[in-house]
Amino acid sequence: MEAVLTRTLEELATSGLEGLSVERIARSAKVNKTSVYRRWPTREALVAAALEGVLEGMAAQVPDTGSLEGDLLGLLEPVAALLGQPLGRAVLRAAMAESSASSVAALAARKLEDQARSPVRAMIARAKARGEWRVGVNGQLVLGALVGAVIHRAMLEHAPLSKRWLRSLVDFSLHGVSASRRRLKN
Amino acid sequence: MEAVLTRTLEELATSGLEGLSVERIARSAKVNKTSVYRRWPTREALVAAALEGVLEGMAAQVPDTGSLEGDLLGLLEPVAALLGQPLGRAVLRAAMAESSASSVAALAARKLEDQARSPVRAMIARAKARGEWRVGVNGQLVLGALVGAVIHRAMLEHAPLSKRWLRSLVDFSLHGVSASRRRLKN
Amino acid sequence: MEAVLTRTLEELATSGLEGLSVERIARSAKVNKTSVYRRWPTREALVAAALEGVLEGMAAQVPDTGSLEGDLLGLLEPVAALLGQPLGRAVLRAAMAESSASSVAALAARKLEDQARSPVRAMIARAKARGEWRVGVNGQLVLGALVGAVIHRAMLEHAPLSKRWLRSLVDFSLHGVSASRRRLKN
Amino acid sequence: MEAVLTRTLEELATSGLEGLSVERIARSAKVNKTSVYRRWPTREALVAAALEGVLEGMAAQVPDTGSLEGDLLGLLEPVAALLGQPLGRAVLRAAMAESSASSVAALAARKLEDQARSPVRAMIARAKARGEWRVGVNGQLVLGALVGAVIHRAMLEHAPLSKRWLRSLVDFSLHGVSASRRRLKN
DNA sequence: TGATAACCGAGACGGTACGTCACGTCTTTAA
DNA sequence: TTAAAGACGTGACGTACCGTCTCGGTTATCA
Repeated sequence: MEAVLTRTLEELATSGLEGLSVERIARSAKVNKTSVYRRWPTREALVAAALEGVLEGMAAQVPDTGSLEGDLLGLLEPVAALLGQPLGRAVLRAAMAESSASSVAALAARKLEDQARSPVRAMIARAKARGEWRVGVNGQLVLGALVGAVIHRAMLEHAPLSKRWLRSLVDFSLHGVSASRRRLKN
Repeated sequence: MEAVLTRTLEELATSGLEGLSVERIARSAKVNKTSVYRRWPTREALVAAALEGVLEGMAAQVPDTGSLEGDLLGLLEPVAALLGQPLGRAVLRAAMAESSASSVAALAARKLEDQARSPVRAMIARAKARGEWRVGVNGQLVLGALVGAVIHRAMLEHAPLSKRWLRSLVDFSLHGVSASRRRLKN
Repeated sequence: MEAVLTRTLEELATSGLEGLSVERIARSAKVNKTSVYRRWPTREALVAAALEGVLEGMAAQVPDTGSLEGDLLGLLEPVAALLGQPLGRAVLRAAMAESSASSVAALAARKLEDQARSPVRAMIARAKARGEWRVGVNGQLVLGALVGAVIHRAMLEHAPLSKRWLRSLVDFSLHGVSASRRRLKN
Repeated sequence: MEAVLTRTLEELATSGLEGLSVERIARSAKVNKTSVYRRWPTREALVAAALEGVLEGMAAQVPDTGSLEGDLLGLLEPVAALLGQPLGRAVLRAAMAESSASSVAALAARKLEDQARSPVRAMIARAKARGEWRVGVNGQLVLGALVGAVIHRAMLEHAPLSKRWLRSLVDFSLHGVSASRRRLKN
């Protein structure tokens, strides 16, 4: 009976949120359409239920590596891994749907961001303690830029999210465009 | 007869790429469905044609303000303005569709990025000449991060893209998280 | 608990035998559907039970008015009154259902006709004794024609079953088309 | 494509008006459900269309046999033949549906009665000319009673509509219950 | 000028999917 | 242990679009 959720995830990965068909899911899960509608009255509810399990296992875990650079890499790698899969991209697309129409947006976005919140706060606090985080820099802004960069590369440039590229990204986020290490050392 | 394209843009803005219906467009443009299909055999072709005009007028123009900070702001403001509108968000969503399925992705992404390429190159060259661009920093990476940050804020955080926020973003991109301004001034 | 039967009669009157829904009846009687099915395994059984009470009270009572004309009028008036109400028409329709499908047909038809049998016999006997009933005329045929005439008028002509019309009908049944009173008096 | 109408008549005969399923008809006529709905937007319209042909061929033809008795027999025989078939009974049931809900009622009833009107008028005129029709007897009343009697026997008594029975019925309608032939012959 | 092509409106068709209602059967829970 | 509650497979409802097709009727172009 809950092969439905499995099939939903597959459809979500292959056809996207809009392309997904309740009728097709029900058929291929050998369950009656009306039974699906009984439990999950809307398409959104169905997708939300299917994602719940997946998102649960994604509890953002920011490792304490001893340096901001390492922490950021550890934070971004799961994100990159997620967007490296069709399902991950489909979830992101769903989360970007016009908000009113989609409670999936709410669910996915909130769930992910909420889970990330406190580990990220802790990470920033550690960085500040080590003097690696310049006073006045907004954490949300930085994280948004980093995640946004990954999204941009994965979904618009269609370029691979290699570890090398992630390192370059983190490096940029630490030092910016203008700041020269040489100058700093002087 | 080409009220069709206008209506297509409106549908795109209100219903998104997937929610848009050829039949509805034809009806509301007082044109026969078959006539629409004759000219634009697929939904993608129709949307692509409708977007062509819009994207044309968006020729990325990076103003030469004399500083990298100003140039970046001038570059991001139109992006922010675009994502501030439903149509702009719809176009972005279309551009993020699973590539194979959608020539709109190709069109929109290529068109926008292509138009931006040379002005951006020029901007970077100017910045390098002024010593504002650290050697070894990848321009594409930086731009991706900036645009990605805007996308993240507009489509996931649903937060306003104020000028103030854009300035913070540019500031972060220039100096990074770790670099201390004080030290730089030494 | 037996608001169910009340509701069934109402549904029967408004929606007819076929249009009546067990689920709706159960819901509006604030009873579980399965409880209804337990007691009355089929729709027919439910309707039959609901009608039982109603039909009981309809015991055909043919008054002894002293004349065949009066007796027939007294017999037809309740029939007309019945077919003047939606419920009565619905019952008649049920009784006319393709017999195999509907035990309601059996119930309603048998019940009504059975109840009528002996009073009608008595009425005919009285009429014969008074010389008002021509030898060789089949009572069942006459009664069928009279009731059939009322049915035809109520359900096909959609014309009112006024007392005046009933009197004309009885008059016709007594004297026929051809028989002239004048001639008789000669 | 119009096997649909054939199948509709069959379904009407076997399942009745309410039991008939558009989906089943479409399937067994090897036509798409939506195509059926396009042409005949409602179940009623479909049934009406299917009946049209049948009813056309039923143009009531009252033969001029030279006597009222013969004419009435000639009129009732087709009616009896119709109600002897499942389809005929189904049509009658449809015509008796609660009028508002069913344009089939309108169609069937009107069509049949309309077709009958003028031949019946002629028949009555002939009978009057021959002195077989008592002055003041309402033709509609008589016809209603005759047809009603047939309906009653076919649909409630479930008794056969033999020629013998029809003759008895006509005989009753001519002379009534009370009129004595003997007296008439005097 | 008169044939020919290109385009359009109109509308039917086979399909897939939608979301809903009711059916009657079946377990699972609670009085 | 009888009843309620509720889940389930099944079938049908009527509707929206999909993309394809054929049929006539205009225009415009070119011979």
